[in-house]
Parts: sequence; structure tokens; C-alpha cells
Amino acid sequence: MTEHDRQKKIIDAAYQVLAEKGYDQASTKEIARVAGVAQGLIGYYFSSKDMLFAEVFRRESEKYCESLSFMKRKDEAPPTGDIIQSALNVPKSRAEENPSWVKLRYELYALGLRNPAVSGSIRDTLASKRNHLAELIESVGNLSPERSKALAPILLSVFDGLGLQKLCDEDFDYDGAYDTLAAMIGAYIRSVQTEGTARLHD
Amino acid sequence: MTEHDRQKKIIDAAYQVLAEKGYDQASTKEIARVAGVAQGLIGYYFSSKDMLFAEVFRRESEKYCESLSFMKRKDEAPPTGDIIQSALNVPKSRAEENPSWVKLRYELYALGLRNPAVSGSIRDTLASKRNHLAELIESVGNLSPERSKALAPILLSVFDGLGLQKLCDEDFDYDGAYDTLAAMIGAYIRSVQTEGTARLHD
DNA sequence: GTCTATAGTGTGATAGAC
DNA sequence: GTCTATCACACTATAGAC
Repeated sequence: MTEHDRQKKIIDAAYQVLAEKGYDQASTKEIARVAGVAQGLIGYYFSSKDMLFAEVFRRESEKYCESLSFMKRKDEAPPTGDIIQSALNVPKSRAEENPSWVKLRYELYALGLRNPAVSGSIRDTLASKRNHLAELIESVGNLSPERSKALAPILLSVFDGLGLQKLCDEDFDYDGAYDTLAAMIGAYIRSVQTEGTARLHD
Repeated sequence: MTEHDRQKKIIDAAYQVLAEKGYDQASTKEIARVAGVAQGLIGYYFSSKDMLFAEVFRRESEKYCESLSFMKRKDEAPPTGDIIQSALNVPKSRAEENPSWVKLRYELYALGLRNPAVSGSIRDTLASKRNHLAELIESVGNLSPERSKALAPILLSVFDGLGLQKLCDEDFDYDGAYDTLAAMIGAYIRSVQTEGTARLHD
């Protein structure tokens, strides 16, 4: 059990250092210092620095999916504007309250694109995120599985992208962007529901 | 003029190496090799490696904005679904045909978030992209300046995010996501226009 | 303006004691 | 399983010749 304890400390430290200092400053030495272990131990648990970061991404993704379990609805009625807004408020406020999360995500995306050894790991975790998000859209938005599945990657992109713009630019109108996003989602849901209704009258 | 020639060669090489090999492999040595100049010359033109990359971002952003000059419409009518689809086809196919562009963008975003010395540069170029995109939305989508300005950061996010997912995952349904995006935009435009029309009848 | 050469630093990985 | 110690390497930045 101590085995996993030390390993977990390393992963937590890697998470923290990567999010705060960025990839090039996140040396194994610094991670070991933060974790309170010997630098050599990192090589014992992980085949390379990037593989350690791949594991960080996997864990981060798990937490992300858990955090998405907001507001599961059983309601069969289409969501009101308020319901959409308050559901969106979860990712919205997360980026505001925890900016290092956003930084970490971008470090990991860049890492996944550049290092073939970790890109598989990134692919799997992104797919997992999409699936979790699709389930939630299906539940909250009262959309078909197909439409929910197609909407998920769009929302995933927007959450990250707006977080980035907010983080880079204090003057960025983050609230306005989320309001517009809510309006778009609402309009889309109404439009596909009208379509469905129209078909009933054929 | 030879002065700018060498400088440009360095920037072009930095672009290429950063996009292909990623930040940690993009050493000044490698960039100099690709540019065909002495490694020491990089220090003459740029105060640091990251500042060179900041300049790369600025140029990339210029090209991005130019490439967005697709389909300027003078039409005052709301766009049809076909018009929206074909406008979206520009960013969509760009990510497909030029994947290293997407990789570069993510490297630069990560760099901007981690290095305070370049974050200002990233902020400015992102703001510039938003403004260009907003103008185009106003023209193509026939939306008010305010709504166009709020929609721009969302589309900016989606273009990047879908490109990332496409690049990471061969099985990702890129086409389906863009179709849904087009439907969302169409529904949104119709919904705000209905609203506008309703107001006319007050 | 461009080059060569190098100083100085810090890295990731690993061998071997415990 | 964890540590210490160290290796061999690559890097950035810069000084100085031309």
C-alpha cells in the first residue's frame, strides 16, 4: 500500500508542477522535490517523463468525468433556458476557479500531439470524455443518443477554448460567450424537437 | 534585405520544427539546421527561444486571419444551411489538410499559458483572431455586431477543438461534429431573427 | 550581419547500496 | 521499494573573429 502511496505522490506532484510551471520547467527533479521522494524513484515507476504525464492525463480525465455528473435529470421534457444555463455553469465556473486545470489540459493536449508514445493515451481519454459528456447531454438536453454523441465534442471544445481565452485575456467577455453558447444550445434543441414534432404530423 | 531574409528563414524553420517535432524537440540547434543558418544567429535576432515562438504565433495568426476571408457576402438575407456549411468547410478542411497547423496552435497555446513573457503576445493575437472572425460572422451570418462578437470565441474554440480530436483519433466523427455545428449555428441565427421580427410587430 | 566555439547549466536515465 | 550518486548528453546564451 505504501507502494501506491509513493506512486500517487509522484503523480500528484507531476500534475501540480505541470499545471503551474509548464512542460519545460516540469523536470523530474522538481517533481520529485514536490512529491518528497528521490528523483530516481520516478524512473522506477514510469518508463519516461512523458509516460508519467500520460498517467497524469488519465487521472485528470477521470476526475473530469466525475465532475460532469452534474444535474442528471429524469425529466422527459425539453430543458428550459435556465436549466441549460445552470448546467453550463459547471464547466464555466471550473475554469474560473481552477485556472491551473485549464493550463494542464493544454499542456497535455500539446504533449499528446507531439509524442506518439502518449497520443494513444490522449485519444482514449478524450473518447472517454466525449462519451461521458454525451450521456449527460442526452439526460439534460433530452436529445437522441446520436445527436448527443455529435454534440459532445463540440461542447468539449468550447469548454476548453473559452477557458483558454479567459485565462489569456482578462478583458475577454467570458460571460457573454457562455450566454451565447446557452442560446445556441437552446435554439438547437428546439429546432430538432420541432422537426421531430413535424414528422409526427406527416 | 538579406537581413530580413535570414530572419524570415529562422521564423519559417521555427514554425516548421515546432509544428512537426513539438516544443521540447524544437531546439535552437535544430531550428538553425533547418533554416540553414548558424545557431548563434538566432540569439542575434531573438532575445530568447520563446520570443522566437511568440513571433511565430504572430505570423501564424496573420495567415489565419487572411485565410478567413472566405465568402464575404453583401447579402442582407439570412444565410441558408448550404451557405453555413460551405463557410464552415474552410476551417474544417484546413485542419484535415494541414494537421501540423493544429499541432502548432496547441504548442503555442500551451507556451502562452506557461510563459508570462509570451502570454501578452498570445492574448493580442487571439483577440485579433476573434475580431476578424466576428466581422466574417457579421457578414456571412447576417447577425448584429454584438452577437457576432459573442459568437466568434465559440467558433474559434470549436475549430481548434475539433481539429485536435480529429488529429488524435482516426475514428472520431469529424464530419458529424461539423454537421451538428452547422445545425446549431443555423438554429441560433433563426432564433435571433425570429426574435427580431417579433419585436418589429410590437 | 553572420559565423565558430564554448561556457555554464540542467537534464533524464540508471547503477548499485540498503 | 527507495535512496544516493553519477554519467553522458543537449541545451541556451554569449563572446569574439571576420
